[in-house]
Amino acid sequence: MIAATDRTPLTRAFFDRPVLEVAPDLLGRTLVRATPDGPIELRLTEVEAYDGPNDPGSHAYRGRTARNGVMFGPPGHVYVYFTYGMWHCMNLVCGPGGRPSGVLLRAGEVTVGTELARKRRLSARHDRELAKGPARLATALDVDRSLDGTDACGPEGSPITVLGGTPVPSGQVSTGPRTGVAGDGAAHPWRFWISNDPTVSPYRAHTPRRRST
DNA sequence: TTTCCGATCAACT
DNA sequence: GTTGATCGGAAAC
Repeated sequence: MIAATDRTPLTRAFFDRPVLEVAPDLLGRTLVRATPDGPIELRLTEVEAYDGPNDPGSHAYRGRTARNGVMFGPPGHVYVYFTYGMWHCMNLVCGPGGRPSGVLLRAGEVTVGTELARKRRLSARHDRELAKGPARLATALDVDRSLDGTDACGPEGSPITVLGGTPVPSGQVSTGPRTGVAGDGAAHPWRFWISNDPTVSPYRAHTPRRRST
């Protein structure tokens, strides 16, 4: 049987928990992006946890900077960063108690506003590739640094909101090493995805870039 | 002030 | 499986 979709925004308390609890609990939730042309909605299918002070892979590991300041603020807000000179990636800040941790949104299934997402993702050959990967997800939803710090706890109609959606039973959640994280940070199985979901991005181990001679 | 390289994607072979 | 694109944060000098 299929559980009903909950359209109540997730509360601040939802995010004010250890990131390893929040991350798998975000799978199956509904992310709503209000654009000037209309809403785009996404069912979250893949996420990664980043646990600030303990985690060499986290942007917050070396302390607060102008870029990562939002991670040190209240939970339930959006942290957006720019990477590889051309892409944006989107995180949801978690708690508890101001601990600078966050969940990277890696992939999702576009359920509403598919046409709007396609316009921003012209190279996608299938709809399941619209948000298959963190930078693709941000591109499809028209997310950039101007949304850094946005409150994602509603009300609906705000630029970004996360609704209750349809939580995924733990039996349908897979875990594994994080993608593209170097060194000790790769050891933890802090990547979570919905088992056998076609919108989950392929795993790639971290590959050091070769120096030009 | 300079250098290095990244929580990536897409287009190649 | 490999490589180029292209910018900015932060460590190294």
